[in-house]
Amino acid sequence: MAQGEAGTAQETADPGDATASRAERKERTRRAILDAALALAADSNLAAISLRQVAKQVGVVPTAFYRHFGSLELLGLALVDESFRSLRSMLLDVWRHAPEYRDFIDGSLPIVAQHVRENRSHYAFIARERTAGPPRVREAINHEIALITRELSTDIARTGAAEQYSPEDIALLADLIVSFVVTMAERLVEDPDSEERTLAEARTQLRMLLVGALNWRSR
Amino acid sequence: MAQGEAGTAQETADPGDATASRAERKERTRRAILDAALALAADSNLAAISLRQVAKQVGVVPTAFYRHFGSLELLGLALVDESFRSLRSMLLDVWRHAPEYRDFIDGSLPIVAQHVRENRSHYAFIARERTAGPPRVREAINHEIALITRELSTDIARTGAAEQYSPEDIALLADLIVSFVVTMAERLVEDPDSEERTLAEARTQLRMLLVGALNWRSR
DNA sequence: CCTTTCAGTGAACGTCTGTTCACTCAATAC
DNA sequence: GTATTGAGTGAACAGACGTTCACTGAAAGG
Repeated sequence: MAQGEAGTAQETADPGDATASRAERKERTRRAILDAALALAADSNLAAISLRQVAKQVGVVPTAFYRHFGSLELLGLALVDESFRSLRSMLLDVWRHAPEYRDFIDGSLPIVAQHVRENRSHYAFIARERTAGPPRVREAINHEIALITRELSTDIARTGAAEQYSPEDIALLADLIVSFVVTMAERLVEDPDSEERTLAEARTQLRMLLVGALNWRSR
Repeated sequence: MAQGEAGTAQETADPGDATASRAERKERTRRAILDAALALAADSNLAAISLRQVAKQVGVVPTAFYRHFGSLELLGLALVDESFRSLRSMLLDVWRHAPEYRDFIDGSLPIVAQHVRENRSHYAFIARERTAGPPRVREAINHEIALITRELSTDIARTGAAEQYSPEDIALLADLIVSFVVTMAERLVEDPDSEERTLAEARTQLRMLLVGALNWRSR
């Protein structure tokens, strides 16, 4: 109330505050636009929100939007990029620490869950737009997921399972695991209150899956 | 061109054609509205289309919509109902014939794939709205999936695995299978041209999963 | 110090939105 | 044969939509 003039439902960029370079102020507005779109899309989805709603939420005039993004779709692609940049750095962390744990499930799942908890709106965005977003956004998300699956494949192969299993089977296993984790993440996003239960169940299910992998073609 | 006056992009209900009871004509328009919404939502999603677009596609005036549905959300719930009514009858068929097959995977997967192929727009609708639809629609879909999972649980238990595995583990296995099939259906919808490949991969993955189940807690 | 750059402004446009209301007129009910 | 019902009509509304354009004024560049 002091200076921000937080309107009816605004979350103003407030790039004022006197001292700030031009680039800083621009970046701050850009962030505000991304956050506003993320918040608005949370109640429906990207294709259902309007440029004007985003501008109003940010606290700028509609035309100002075009200084940052050419369209809502490009904004969506930026959000995909941002989401997966964060996700990938988390996965790097998981895979770097993985060998330390006797059971990599117990080591990895809580980290993933924590990341979902701390980046709920981004995960919700990805979960929605993966199936319902504009075609280019869907493509971008599926491509990112495919990349992650590929990385998991090579990581599984590195654990020494390379001679026992065919590359095709390893790829299928990696896909199975990634698909399952995607489903789990969707559930954590949809019902955050049941995180503990969801996680406990996922742990058991992932173990079932790995028991299958361990007994695969070794009978 | 003879009598239908099929406009620029209409798919007219055409409830004329002279002889037809009042109820029949109403039902025909209702169907046309459902189909129009299904077609329009295919290019984005339910929350992004408008009542007027649907009406124009059907070939009626916007206000006529209200004679059939109170809102687009209620139309969405009707589509969910319709989709799962068809899906459940297919599943009944699968489960009725399942015992005949030595390997129930090879018996069931093609039937599911065929059903997806023949009802692509409904499956696409469910896939999108499950994560991106209006809250009530999401709820309805997740509820239907939960019901199917429950039925699969009791079916697994009936196969005689009831003494070897705990009810909780059976439920988790059923959930794992249903989740996987949902993912597979999403892929069949997204990329129909790769059906054969998707199906072959899913077959192997489902086997991996079942190998896990068979070796579960029996070591 | 003067010039250029450019994030943000504000008016204006034509179009589309959901919803209301009183209406028509053929199929049904009695 | 008359009365009722109700699916579909068409005008009207207030507001939101994307996009254009010429603009302002402070920061950055020279």
